[in-house]
Amino acid sequence: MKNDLSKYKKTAKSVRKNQIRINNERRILAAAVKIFAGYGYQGATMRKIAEEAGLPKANLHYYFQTKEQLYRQVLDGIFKDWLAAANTFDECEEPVEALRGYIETKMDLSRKRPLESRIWAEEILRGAPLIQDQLEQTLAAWLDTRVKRITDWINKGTIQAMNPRILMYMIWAVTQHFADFESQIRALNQQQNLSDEQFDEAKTQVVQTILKGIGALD
Amino acid sequence: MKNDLSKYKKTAKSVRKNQIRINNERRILAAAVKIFAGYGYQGATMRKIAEEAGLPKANLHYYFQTKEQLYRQVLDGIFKDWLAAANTFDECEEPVEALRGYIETKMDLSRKRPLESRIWAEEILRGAPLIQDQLEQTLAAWLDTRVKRITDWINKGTIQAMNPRILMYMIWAVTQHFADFESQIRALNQQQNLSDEQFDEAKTQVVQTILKGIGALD
DNA sequence: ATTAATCTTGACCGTTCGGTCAGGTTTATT
DNA sequence: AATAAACCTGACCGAACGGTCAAGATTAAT
Repeated sequence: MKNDLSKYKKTAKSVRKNQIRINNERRILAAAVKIFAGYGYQGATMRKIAEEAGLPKANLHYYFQTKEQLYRQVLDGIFKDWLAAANTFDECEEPVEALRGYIETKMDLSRKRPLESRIWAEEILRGAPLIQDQLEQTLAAWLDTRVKRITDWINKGTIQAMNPRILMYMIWAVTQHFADFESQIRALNQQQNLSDEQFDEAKTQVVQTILKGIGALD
Repeated sequence: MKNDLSKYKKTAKSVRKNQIRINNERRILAAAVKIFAGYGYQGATMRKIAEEAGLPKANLHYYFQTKEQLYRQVLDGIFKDWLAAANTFDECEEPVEALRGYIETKMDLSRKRPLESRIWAEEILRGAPLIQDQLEQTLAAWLDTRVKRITDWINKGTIQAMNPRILMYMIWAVTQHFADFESQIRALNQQQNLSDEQFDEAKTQVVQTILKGIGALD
């Protein structure tokens, strides 16, 4: 059996053995992120990923049986980051801090990991064929708890009445736009990617506009 | 020559002759929009488009020499709609009316023609390989004139100081999100697409949030 | 030192892709 | 009625795709 899991028994020796596997899987996943982001699922080929990783194509199939399985693992990693970005949202009591923290974290994620954002976007664009379950289960539950928090703020009168789901959609839309539509923004910015200063300005303006837009700021 | 343009001489007879071509090109383009939106450029195949159009594959190549040429014509049509949506923006004097009209028009476009929005989004996502020139020329010029109008409003004190470009990015992001991320929104809405009532609510809230966010409303 | 498990890889396979083409059919022109 | 132009299409092509495999190389276990 090629991918027998019994090797994960925790002995000092198997840990060292696994190092080869861990290392190569990481290399392949990193290459896969680049290629999937640049060409899309269908446009990406195992040959291109192999070249990017500096490994023969057959070696990819030794660690990941199929292209779809490799793609799934890439998506799983992205989904985890996605959810982890909510920490600041949960840690703060007040709407201004909570929302500002969440929006800034999502903006930073777009800046630092645009490739992952684009892979996610393409998957949704294609109708989310592989992650529909995760969206309907995990993400729906995640959203529900945040909707409740926002509803509490509304009931307390801290922010104005609104549909909290639509607020979240707006936040997602705007923050991810800076990663997903980077090439459009570049074309409209003298063929230059946003500088750090420009991006900071965008971050500030996005936070200000949304917070003010929902009546949390003056 | 298969696609000789001399046949476009305007005689009563050539008009009737052209009817076949006009009709078939329309059918093929409509099928292409569906398939490109559903599978992406690479995932779409001439065979699928031919099936959707109810024509043999070879017939597609009679009207459109290559897959890329067919795709380009689809993109051209989208780009024109994109720009035409700006009419309301230009017709109104005051920022509230102008921006409300533009946002609502873009939202309606997302609602009525989500497929086109998704094709556009995927093209940008992939780095805009085929429309970079249009972005840098036409769209950049389009944006510049709108930026000037917004700057005028700012100078007059009608709306607060801000970067007009970032405002436009936010509007594009939010309005197109409802088309591009439709499958995600559906998964978070009990597996149901937004009803007309829900979409109207979203439209109203988006307008309110942005206009209030830039200090154009109280 | 030997054996067993894991890792590596060039060559290969069936399938599907975009695109071509010859020859037939339909429509327009005279 | 005859000719020409436009349209239609089944059969075909080379290239590239995801995936397989046998046989060798390396590493771990005894």
